[in-house]
Amino acid sequence: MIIEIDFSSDEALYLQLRNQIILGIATAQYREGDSLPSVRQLAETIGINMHTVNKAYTVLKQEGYVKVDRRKGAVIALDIDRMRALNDVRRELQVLLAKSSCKNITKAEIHQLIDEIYDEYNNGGLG
Amino acid sequence: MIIEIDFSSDEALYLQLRNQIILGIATAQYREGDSLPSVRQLAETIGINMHTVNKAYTVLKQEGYVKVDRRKGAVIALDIDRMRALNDVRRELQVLLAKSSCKNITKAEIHQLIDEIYDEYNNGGLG
DNA sequence: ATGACTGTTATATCATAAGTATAACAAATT
DNA sequence: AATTTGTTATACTTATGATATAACAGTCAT
Repeated sequence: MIIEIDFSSDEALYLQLRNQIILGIATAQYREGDSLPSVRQLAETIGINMHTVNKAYTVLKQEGYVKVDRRKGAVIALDIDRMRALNDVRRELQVLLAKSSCKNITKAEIHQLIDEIYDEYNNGGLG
Repeated sequence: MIIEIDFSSDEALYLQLRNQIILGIATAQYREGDSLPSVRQLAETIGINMHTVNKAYTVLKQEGYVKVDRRKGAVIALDIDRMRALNDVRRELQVLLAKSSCKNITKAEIHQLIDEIYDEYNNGGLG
């Protein structure tokens, strides 16, 4: 999977990494049981420090996207804490919708935007 | 308007403040032309430093939610950069939907969640 | 068993950001 | 004249992000 890091972004490297991997899982570029690259390997590929990758993996583990196997490294393994996830999404959406509303983006446009994003990734994932 | 700060949150104080004010605007608790409390006054009310409030106001100004008037302080004044706003929302939604998908939250449930949030604030704002 | 590979842990260092604390300034209000 | 406004400057502490070496304990192939 191709991971793109924006070094000029204000978003932390390890969070960019985490988000890209979550996106990769959602679009089925990574599937349950797949191994992620080793921390050292991915760090070298991207050109960042090993610990930064390790931090991304640690966060992914804590948030229930991967489990760590001594043999296979970080392995995609989804832990579905549905209530927690729904609460998180709700809180994020609340702020997002407020911002949108202030910028005259309508509810209908949000719905449409969501459908568009789902359509974009439409062979493989996000569903 | 009641502003609630969570001092145990990992989210920066000035960002919590910013989000709450945006929420306040979206729900019409603040309306175009209204003045926000002065930085000193709000800081004292909440029990934080003046500069932290000032930072929140500065960000709100940069993001196009308020303008600053020497006489009236920070005044709600929405600058609609629609293209920019749409891009921002799209990028945020992309990650949010990926997370949701990984947690088995369906597209239909997202749509429903959005309608619920809009309904919650349904006399006064978010529309 | 040796060597190469995993994640993990421990220090250390540097840069930046967050938050606080005083203080002062110019513009406007009363 | 006194007060209040946002703004700016400086200084300090703390936390976080990122890097750099280094070592450790499992795992695996040869």
